Amino acid sequence: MNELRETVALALEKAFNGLKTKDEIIQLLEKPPAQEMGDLSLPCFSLAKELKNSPQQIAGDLKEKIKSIKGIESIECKGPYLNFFFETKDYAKKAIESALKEKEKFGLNNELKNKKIMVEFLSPNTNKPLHLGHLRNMSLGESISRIYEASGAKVFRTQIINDRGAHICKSMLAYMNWGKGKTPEKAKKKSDHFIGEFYVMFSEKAKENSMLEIEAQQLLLKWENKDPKVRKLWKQMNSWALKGFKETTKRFDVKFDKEYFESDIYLKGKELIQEGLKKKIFTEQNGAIYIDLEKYNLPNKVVVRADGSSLYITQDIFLAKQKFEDFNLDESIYVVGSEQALYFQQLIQTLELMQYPWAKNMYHLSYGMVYLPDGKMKSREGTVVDADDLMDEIHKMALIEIKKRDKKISKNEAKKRAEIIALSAIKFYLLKVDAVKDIHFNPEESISFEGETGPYIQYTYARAKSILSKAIKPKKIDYSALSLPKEKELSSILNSFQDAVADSMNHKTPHKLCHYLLELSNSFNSYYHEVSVLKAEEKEKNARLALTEAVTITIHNGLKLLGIKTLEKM
RNA sequence: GGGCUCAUAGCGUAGUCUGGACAGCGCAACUGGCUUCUAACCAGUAGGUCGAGGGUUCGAAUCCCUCUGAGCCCGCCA
Repeated sequence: MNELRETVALALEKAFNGLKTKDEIIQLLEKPPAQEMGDLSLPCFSLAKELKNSPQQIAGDLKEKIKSIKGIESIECKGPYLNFFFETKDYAKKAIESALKEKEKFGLNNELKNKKIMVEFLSPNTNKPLHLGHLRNMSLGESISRIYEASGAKVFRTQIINDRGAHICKSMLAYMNWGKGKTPEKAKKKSDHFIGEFYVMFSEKAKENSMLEIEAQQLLLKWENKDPKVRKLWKQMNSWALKGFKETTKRFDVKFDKEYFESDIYLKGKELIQEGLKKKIFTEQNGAIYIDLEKYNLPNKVVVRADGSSLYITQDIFLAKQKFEDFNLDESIYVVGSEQALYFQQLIQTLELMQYPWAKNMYHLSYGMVYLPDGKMKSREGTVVDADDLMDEIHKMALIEIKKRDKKISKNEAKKRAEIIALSAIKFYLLKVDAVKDIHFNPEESISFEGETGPYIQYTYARAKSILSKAIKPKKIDYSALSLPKEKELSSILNSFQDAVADSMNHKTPHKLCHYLLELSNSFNSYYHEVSVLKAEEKEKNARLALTEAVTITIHNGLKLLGIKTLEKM
């Protein structure tokens, strides 16, 4: 692709008689919007002024001057555009050979070679189970991690467990009052759901009894004073919550390299702020310490309370530094919802004023809210789409579809497939939209298996695999047997896979990769209907088998970067 | 009051950074295609003042300005 771009540019440089250099021409060349317009195009508008001629005329003159270019099948003028058509043979050869040779490495790049990057995501509170918003967060965090790895980076996945504070004490208090010593095992509940019920219970009872809020504050004090009884219960309840989270993240195929606990670090950071106070980075006012951010058009931020106690940002300052020191990072990414955008601006600006050189390498990967038909999800009111319930629900839907298609399938196999399909549907649904956009989730309509979905892409893969399983792998491939427009289109899409991966990495958004995979799948499915691979003449059959295999490799690699698994059969 | 973000067919969206050829795609509607490599598919019809107005440009969904609407945030909460 790039070689052809060069040869075309070189030929044009000649035709221009040195008026434009090769590099200037490369900048001008672009990919036409549609297949029938060719593979590369030179728009002649910008040349009109210098050459004092109409763009149409310039395109026509250039066409006359260029006889033939190696690897270019034909050159056409279409109005002000000069269009180049590549020879399918070489084009297809390049795409297919790279894919078959590089296999699971096809599409990867080295842009971030030797870079160490941390991605912080999920970061739950231990007083309630995970919900749909967490699933969006995890899908994004995991996918971005994989895309960075595909660009050669060493990625450290991390999360900060928010395991202390007033909200945690609320579920503890509810358990002390009404838990009757029950355990998740006895109640036959998933352990984090068990905890969540007490959090909801607290909110309900607190509406009628305002004393409960005060009691919760008192409980927090006891916790801070390390009251053994309180600490024991806290440990017990947190272990239940964490056990439940682990089950959910495992099911979602997410693992962390490092977990930071708020309870371990919430007192840290004060020394750093004291140092900063001496250097006059911070200011004291009425006992509290704050940072002046007015110059940066941001509200000022208190970093230590008047009573000397820490705030969330106190420990975040510490943790940001800790991360860079623990892992010698080149970049630190925080996958956190858009409602915290201002907070992160303040945090990063503060660290820059503290003169940490790495502060500029922090990035808040912000994503939009997830809404339900009746508004924002609120854990304390129980109006959420629970992560586990949603997975179960979609799993059941997938199971029904599988049994429709395969009546003899074993229970175990059906279950395995349903799980992979369900997760694919959920993840793709959450990833295919640009991260900045809010999602309005409608349980009845949102997640489907048809159209622009994960299962659609998995299905394309399974069909292609099914063809491959019915044929012997060809030894020699004659690429000139690939001459159909669809074959050229598919080759072109395969050739741009690496760009799609790099694009998703550079923009920190997997949705571009989702749309790439939809385009590839659509093209292959259309090809599938147009021609038969297995019934073709030997020469065509072999070439088409190779093309089909290249498609499977690309889909497999692409889905993997989204955290989605492929299936040989569907 | 201020800041950030978003606005593209009935609904959901891509394209906006980096201006370019009739604004793509999915769902829903309608039509056609399974004794033919898996119909979770494919092909087609219909559906668009790209929120409004101005500007820059040979050319604007894309860049600039103004306005409107929606969401989020502006705490010594997290």
